[in-house]
Amino acid sequence: MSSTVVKALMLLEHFSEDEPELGLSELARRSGVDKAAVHRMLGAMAESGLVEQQADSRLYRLGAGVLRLARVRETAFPISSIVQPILDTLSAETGETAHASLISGRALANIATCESKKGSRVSLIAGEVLPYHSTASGLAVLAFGGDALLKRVLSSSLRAKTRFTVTETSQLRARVEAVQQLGFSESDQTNEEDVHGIAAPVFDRTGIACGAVSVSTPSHRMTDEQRQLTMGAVLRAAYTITDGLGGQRPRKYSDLVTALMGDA
Amino acid sequence: MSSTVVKALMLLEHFSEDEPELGLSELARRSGVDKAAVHRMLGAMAESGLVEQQADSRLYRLGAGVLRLARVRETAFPISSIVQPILDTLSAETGETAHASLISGRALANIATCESKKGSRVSLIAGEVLPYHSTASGLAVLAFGGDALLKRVLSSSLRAKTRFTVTETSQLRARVEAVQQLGFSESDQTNEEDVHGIAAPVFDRTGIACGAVSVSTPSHRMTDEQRQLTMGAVLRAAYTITDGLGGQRPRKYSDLVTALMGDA
DNA sequence: ACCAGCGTTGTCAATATATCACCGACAGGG
DNA sequence: CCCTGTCGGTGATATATTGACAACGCTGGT
Repeated sequence: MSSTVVKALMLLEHFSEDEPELGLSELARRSGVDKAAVHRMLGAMAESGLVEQQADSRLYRLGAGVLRLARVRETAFPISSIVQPILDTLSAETGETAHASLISGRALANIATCESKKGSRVSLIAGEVLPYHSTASGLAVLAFGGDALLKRVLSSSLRAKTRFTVTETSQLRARVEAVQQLGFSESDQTNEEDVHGIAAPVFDRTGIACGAVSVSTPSHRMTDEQRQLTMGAVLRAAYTITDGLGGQRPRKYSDLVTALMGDA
Repeated sequence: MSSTVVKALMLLEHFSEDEPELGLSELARRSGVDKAAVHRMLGAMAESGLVEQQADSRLYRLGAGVLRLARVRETAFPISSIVQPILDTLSAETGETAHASLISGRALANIATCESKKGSRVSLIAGEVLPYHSTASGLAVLAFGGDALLKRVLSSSLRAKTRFTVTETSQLRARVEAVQQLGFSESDQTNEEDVHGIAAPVFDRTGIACGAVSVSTPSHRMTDEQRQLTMGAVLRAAYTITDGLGGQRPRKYSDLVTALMGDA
């Protein structure tokens, strides 16, 4: 529950594309951990190369070690390189921003994106963490990720990201059940203002959802026609990725979506 | 010295391209840590997405979190994408395998490679950890990485990787001083049998070496001519990368190598 | 049935940790 | 110039987390 290792690793969550370098006090404030503790944890992670400290500014940032680890993982399990071309196709088909995410601890990790070519588009922060309860991708995974995952998320606290975010356990359960009926998920402005998401689950070889593919559209641009188009494309992309990863769909899911996928 | 965080993160070192999935007992054996402790550490890292456990085989592997972190870092500081094309050129010029590495905690982390096109070539394990004392890249960084780094490494234990590895502190110091005189480093079979390395340091904007570029050649193929060619190409590549990263060479180094670089 | 190995859980003493206050340094304002 | 507010970093101590050992249930092979 409260091991120092998770506390240390939680610090890494605060580094983002927008703020890639953070000071000691800043990190302590955001994480709510004592400065001294943060200092020790950062020191430990620096020893392992997970973070590094700028010699002059004394700011901390993610270290070269994360690049190394990613290379090891990507060489052994080339997910990104499999997913990327499919996302490119998906984005081209729908004209909107597409992204894929995988289960990563207590949330989803965005691991690949393809931004829309349009001037007005949904722009994702690279490496963003996607909560289960407030994103279309999260709902898709929740619906097909097994009872253990669902129970864990339902019993956690659901933070409101916008005024549309579902924060009631019962409501979330209802939404998940709806997704289980439909075979894909849809969410409008529940994670970010003016962003509409449609997502479908990706399965591992045990038939459990391990991630999701999603298309994010500016809410005002989401017509019924676009919705129809996006839904089919997302389902097909998810289908292709599942196969590419050697995953296996549960029968009930296959039966659900084959009708919706359209001809491709 | 022995914080639990570093112990936990040390476990990650055991995952490699060759063995991307490891069991609990296996990890405990290799790290010399108790099974129960390893179990707890892995659990903690799994919560943060750094590792994930296969549902069926119960094996652990690096998780999607490392991909996310690498994306965040690479988006903010696009090192790999800057380095890769230069390595490609370097490999083409020399006909051998080129790679770049950065300081990552107590060792160097290989962050990009370009393998030789030849049938017989030096093949690097992706994401390998390179010791300072037994690799050409390590020597290059040691020579120009500042006194603090040098002192730390000299006072650590130097493990013999081959029968040619320098394990005596005094010998290592002599080799480092030689590199400081030369401006580049050379090592023959000190890290791996039949592998010859020539490396040059890459500098950050404070004028301290933060990494190295290297060309690895099969020892038997390393003639005087090839040596001359490789040396110039490596120095030029390191020069270009330093500039690309916004780094700054110390004057004494610039004076040293401008003569050696050849015309380019 | 047996054995050997696995992942996992429980216990309890020992140790590394969280918390607090403090330090010197730096920057801006009065 | 001092005063105040930061900053990053450093001890001291009570406490919670950890490490070690043993045992558990389980699986697969013999």
